[in-house]
Amino acid sequence: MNLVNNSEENTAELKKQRIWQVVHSIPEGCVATYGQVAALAGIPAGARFAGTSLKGLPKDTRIPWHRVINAQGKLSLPPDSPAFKEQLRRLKSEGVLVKNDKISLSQFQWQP
DNA sequence: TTCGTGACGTGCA
DNA sequence: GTGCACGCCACGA
Repeated sequence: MNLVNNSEENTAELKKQRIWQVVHSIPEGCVATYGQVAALAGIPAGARFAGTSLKGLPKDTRIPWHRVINAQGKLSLPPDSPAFKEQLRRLKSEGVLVKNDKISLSQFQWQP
């Protein structure tokens, strides 16, 4: 199990770092979906993992996690959580239009 | 080792 | 336009 385990650990950590790297490259004023971030990180069906990885970020991180939303154009955080309000505030301050708790992906989605 | 869970996506009624 | 069911991946108990 040693050889495989060692390899898998590196892969899992690598995926996580790739996700953070992709999120870090999202330009100001744009947003990306979890699925999009996961796909760019090399995980075609890893949308859920993208969210899990962002959850593990330290709160003082420089990675713009607030630019990541779900495919419906909505925020996937509980509306009463501080992170939700923070994400909404940062998006608005960057010029992203949030209408009815919804973001127009056709207008603001990042296209690499 | 196995099972349940989670900041999701897609297809279909 | 909306809600439901199933699939994918990694992690913790």
